[in-house]
Amino acid sequence: MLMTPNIFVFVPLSPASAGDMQAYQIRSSTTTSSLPQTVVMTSPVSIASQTTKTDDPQMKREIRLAKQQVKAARECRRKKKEYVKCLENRVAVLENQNKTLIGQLKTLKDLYCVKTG
DNA sequence: TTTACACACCGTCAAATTAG
DNA sequence: CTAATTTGACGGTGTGTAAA
Repeated sequence: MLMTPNIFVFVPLSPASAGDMQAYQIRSSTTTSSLPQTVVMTSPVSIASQTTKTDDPQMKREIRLAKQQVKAARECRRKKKEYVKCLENRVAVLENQNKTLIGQLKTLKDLYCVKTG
């Protein structure tokens, strides 16, 4: 468990609020509106399997949970990728800022040397 | 062309966390 | 409390690439 805590929900803020990079606000995961998945694999292969699918509530539940799990894993990976991309962008921005600041420092140092030397 | 390797992506499981 | 959700870990698969 060396990754980020499980609380990140990236809420895109107004663009370019931190340089040219997309800023995100990290929030604790509030209720993600779970739209009910109405997709049911109705294969016309056999009536028997279809009736068991629709009639057995336990079966129904297991199928629903399995589908939700697959969907959740996909979403989790997508969020993680976005998070990593966000971090990489931030690294790039900070590296540029650092470069700029080092350049400014050098300029000021040179100016100081000219005046005093 | 074949082999070996790295990499990305996926589904699944299990544990932790959150919601009701 | 239970049910649902989130996420790390794992193993499997497909793809691109360099070396033999």
